[in-house]
Amino acid sequence: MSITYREVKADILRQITQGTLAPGSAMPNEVDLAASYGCARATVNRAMRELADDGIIERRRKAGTRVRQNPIRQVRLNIPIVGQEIEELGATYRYALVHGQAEPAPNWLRARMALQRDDRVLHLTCMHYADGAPYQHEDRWINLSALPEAEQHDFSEVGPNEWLVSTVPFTDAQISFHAVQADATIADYLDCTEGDALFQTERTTWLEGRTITFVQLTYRRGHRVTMQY
Amino acid sequence: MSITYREVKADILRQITQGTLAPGSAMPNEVDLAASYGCARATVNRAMRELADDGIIERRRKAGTRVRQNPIRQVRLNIPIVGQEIEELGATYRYALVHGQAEPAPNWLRARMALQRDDRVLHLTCMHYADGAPYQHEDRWINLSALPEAEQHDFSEVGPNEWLVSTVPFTDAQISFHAVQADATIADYLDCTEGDALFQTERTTWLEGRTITFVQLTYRRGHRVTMQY
DNA sequence: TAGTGGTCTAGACCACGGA
DNA sequence: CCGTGGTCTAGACCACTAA
Repeated sequence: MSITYREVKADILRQITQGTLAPGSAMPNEVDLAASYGCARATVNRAMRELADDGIIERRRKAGTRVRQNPIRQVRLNIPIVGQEIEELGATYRYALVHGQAEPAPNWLRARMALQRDDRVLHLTCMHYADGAPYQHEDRWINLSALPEAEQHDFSEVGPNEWLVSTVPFTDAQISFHAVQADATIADYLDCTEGDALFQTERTTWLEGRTITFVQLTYRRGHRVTMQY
Repeated sequence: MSITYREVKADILRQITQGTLAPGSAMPNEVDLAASYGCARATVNRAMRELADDGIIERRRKAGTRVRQNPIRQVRLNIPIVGQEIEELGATYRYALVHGQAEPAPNWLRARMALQRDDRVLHLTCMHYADGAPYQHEDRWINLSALPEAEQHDFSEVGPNEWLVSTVPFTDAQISFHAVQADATIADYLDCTEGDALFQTERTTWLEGRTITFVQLTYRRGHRVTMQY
């Protein structure tokens, strides 16, 4: 065995970072590269395919492969379960159910979750603590038409997120991040001052086209989401 | 050709979502799967490898393959160039350099960028507008020891981000998201009220171990970052 | 229409790591 | 030890698309 796909990939990447292969320039085709590296085309193909997945190069049939002008900058962001997130900080996790009630969906939520007129939802409010201090406020709505068993479930010990993850094994989701000002209620829950800037995540989750749940997660003051690439 | 790796992947995914393959359960090995699908092992391998990359299954040599207990939830987040981001909204982009000056690095920045005591930095303040309205405030520091040519460059027409992307082709970076309260200066730039909650991104960028640049991007009120998975 | 990447195959050897 | 996934090979056919 002469050379691995990892070595080919690393070598090409080196040429790009060192400027030997300039942004926008065309690269040799796979057959030629395989010949020059002395390996099979499949090996070159895998290296190139991964570089394309990473957004470094751009491939089109017939047109060939080019170094991207502006490498696509993308990050893999892990969406942690809050309990695990807190324990990874080395803190003790505590969960509390503040409020839970089945009710008709309010109008703004019907629009947001694309619900029918008479759909009912389970509204849960929870708090998550790290070493006894407020960490995250969770405001969640579960579509009872899609997930009727939620109404019978007891959320006083295990949070709805954990329960949903183990009950609905795989889903699509839309996530958004933004900043909100703490109102009096949230400030009280998160032990901060009314008007403080807080980081908030919203997530809507679908299973095969049906909206399962919508959640607003508001974090304690100063929370950061961090990524590398 | 009997079956594609995409079909194998889709079929396995279907079995997981429908509960035929329960979380934590072991899967057949590649040879057996290939036999049952009537395809080559390489085809099954590619399907399984992608599922593993997606965080759906877990593979270990000798131990075999299992369905993950809690599928890793991860998103690919695109980091757009602000001009492109604004034009994708269908708005007209305008850039303005507010301030630019080379100066000794202040202490907090030296710590943040891991600079030497006498390193100098180029401090740039810029504004990005969408249809004439403030969109993003950019506060950037460039390490002149690592990138001396920045000092001679004219940033009055092209923003530092665009220039950096085309000048320093590939880098490592750390990104963080959080919420800040607008101070008087930022409120003025972004045409909002002092105390408003604003979404802020911080990014530090390295090239082969050397810190290149640190930037704080503060967005207009109500900005959201959205992702799917 | 022809060149390029996309994919499958059958077979092989190897590295890892549980038993 | 030895079963499992990881990878490479040489060859083949195909799908897409720029010219």
